[in-house]
Amino acid sequence: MAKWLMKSEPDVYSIDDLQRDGRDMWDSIRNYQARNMMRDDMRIGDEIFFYHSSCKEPAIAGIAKVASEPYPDPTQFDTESRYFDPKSSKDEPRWILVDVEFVRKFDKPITLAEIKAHPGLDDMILTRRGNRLSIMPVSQEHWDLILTLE
DNA sequence: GCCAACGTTGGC
DNA sequence: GCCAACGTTGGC
Repeated sequence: MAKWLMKSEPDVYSIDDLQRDGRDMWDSIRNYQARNMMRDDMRIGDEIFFYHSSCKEPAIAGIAKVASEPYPDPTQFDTESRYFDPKSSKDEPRWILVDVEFVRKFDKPITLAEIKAHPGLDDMILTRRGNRLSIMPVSQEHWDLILTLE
């Protein structure tokens, strides 16, 4: 089963929010690469590192899992939403998402600094210079290594 | 708040 | 199809 990493700004939606809600739509993704992964590559049950970005201490905060088949992101049709996309239609929706489900929160987040400091993890997409993908695959090797840092 | 890196848009 | 301009991401 594939492993993933998904970024979220904790001010907007944190691991605690996901724990409270149990599950949530991973909406508002407006990047084609990220969309393609949700649409084409994710399978129900795939595990996800829930990463907190754009905050004081960027870190992997816990684990979630893919909880639905891909389906159209409703925010693209909502004229009130800042994610409304006038070029999308219900017949040919442009933006696709999956639901994610809470699995667990780490007692201590695994920080970006720790990940960067680990020699076995310096080829992760996450630490690659200039990387801005909000959803990315994680190899099984990297997944296992990161869990040893917990 | 700064800025590097990258994606997207649109004129030509 | 090129490329400049612009917008966004996200660490610092």
